[in-house]
Amino acid sequence: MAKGRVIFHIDMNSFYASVEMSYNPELKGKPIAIAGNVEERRGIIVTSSYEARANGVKTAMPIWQAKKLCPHLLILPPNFERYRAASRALFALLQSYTPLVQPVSIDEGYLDVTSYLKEVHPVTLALEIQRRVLEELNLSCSIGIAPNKFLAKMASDMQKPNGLTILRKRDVKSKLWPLPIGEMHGIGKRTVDKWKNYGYHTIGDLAKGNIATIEKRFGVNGVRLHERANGIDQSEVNPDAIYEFKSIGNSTTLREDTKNEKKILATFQQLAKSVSQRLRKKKVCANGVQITIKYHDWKTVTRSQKTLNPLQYDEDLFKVALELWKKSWNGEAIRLVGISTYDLIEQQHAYKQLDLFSYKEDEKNETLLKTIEDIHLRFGQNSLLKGYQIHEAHDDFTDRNKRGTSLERDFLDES
DNA sequence: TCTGGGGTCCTAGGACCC
DNA sequence: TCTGGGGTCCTAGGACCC
Repeated sequence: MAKGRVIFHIDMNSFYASVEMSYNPELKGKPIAIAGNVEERRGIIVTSSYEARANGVKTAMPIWQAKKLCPHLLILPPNFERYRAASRALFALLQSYTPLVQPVSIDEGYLDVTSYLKEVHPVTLALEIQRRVLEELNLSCSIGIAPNKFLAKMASDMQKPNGLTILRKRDVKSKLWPLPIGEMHGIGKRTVDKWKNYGYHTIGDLAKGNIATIEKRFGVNGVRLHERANGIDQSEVNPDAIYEFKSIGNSTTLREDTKNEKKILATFQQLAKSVSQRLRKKKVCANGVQITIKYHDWKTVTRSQKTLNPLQYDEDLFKVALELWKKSWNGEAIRLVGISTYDLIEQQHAYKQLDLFSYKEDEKNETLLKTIEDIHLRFGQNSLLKGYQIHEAHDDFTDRNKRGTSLERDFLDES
C-alpha cells in the first residue's frame, strides 16, 4: 500500500479496421471504415482507418456523410467473430504477465503490473507488449503508464497510434492540466459547456477549482472529477468486473419510422428471442424487464418493471415487453425499439428462489426441475412460476402422468 | 439525407414501512 | 391538529463511454 502502483492502459488503434487489414493486407494504407447496416440508409461509421480519418471521417458519422468527405472510402460490414477472436488473443497475451487484467471493452483494458515489475522497467515491459501485439496479432496499440487507472487512460490517449506515454504524478501539472476540459475522461459534450460557462476551460482550471463550489454545481461527480484532475484515483484494477454484468439487452432501429403495430410487435418478438438466447448462454435469469421506445423525433421513453419471478425465455420477456408497450406508446411513429433485462441472477439461484427446498430428496428435486424446465420451454414462466403453483403443477403433473396424460396437452388446454 | 447498439452510473421523486 | 424523519425499493430519465 505504501509503495505506488504501476498501471498500464492498453488501447488498440482503430481496432476493427486494423483487424480487417490484418486479415486482408491489400487493405493496408487505404481509407477504410467499418459500418453497420451498410446497405441501409441508417448506417453509421463504427471505426475507420487512419487514412480515412485524415479525410475527416469520424466514428458515429452517417455513411453518406463519410463518403462525401472521402469518396474512395471502402466500407466494410463488421465481422464481430473476428474482432472477438482478436480480443481474446490480446487479453490472453496480457494475462501472460499478470492476472490483474481488467478488460473495459473489446479493445481496451487496464493492467496492474506493480508486482511484475520487480526487475523490469515499465517502459521495457510496455515495449515488449507492443512488439508482441504487433508480431503475434499483427495489430498496434497505444499504452499509457501511470500510478493509477485514470492517469493511465489519459496517457494512452496522448499519443496515437502506437504511442507509449508515461504520466507520473509530477507530470500532471505540465502534461494534463493544459488540456481542454472536454478531453477529461468523464466530461462529455453535454456538460462541457456547463463547465466552460462556469469558467473552467482546461483540466487545470478544474483541478485548481474550489471543491465546495464544484460540489454545489456538479454534485459528487464533480468532486470525483476534481480529484482525478489532481491525479488522484484509488480505484483498483478489477479482473472480475466483466463477469459482474448488470443488464443484457438488444435494440434495433427500424427500417423506417412506423406506426404499424404489427411490425413493431414482431420486432419486439425478435428482440425477446435474442435477449433470451443471451441470457441462457450466460446462464442467468432476469428479475426485471425494460423496454426502450425511440420516436421519429428522437424522443426516447423507457418503461421498466420488476417481474414476479426470474425470467429467461423469450415468451416471458415478450409478454412483459408487450404490457409495457401497451401502456406507453402514444401512437406516434417509432424509430427504434429495445428490450433490456436487469437485476440478473444466476440460473441455479433462480430455481432456489422458487422455494424448491421444501423438497428434501434429491430425486424428487431432479424430477421437479426437469418438469419446470419442460414447462418453461413450452409455455414460458409467467403463468407458472409462483411457488405454490409449481407445487401444484408438479403434483398435477405426476398424477396425470400416472394416468398417462401428456404434459403438452394439459398445458395447452389450460392456456 | 441526418444521427447504431452495447453498456454503466447517477439523480430524483413517490410509495411504503417503521 | 397538523403533521416527524430515516431507510429502502421502484421507476424514469439522462449523461457518459466504446
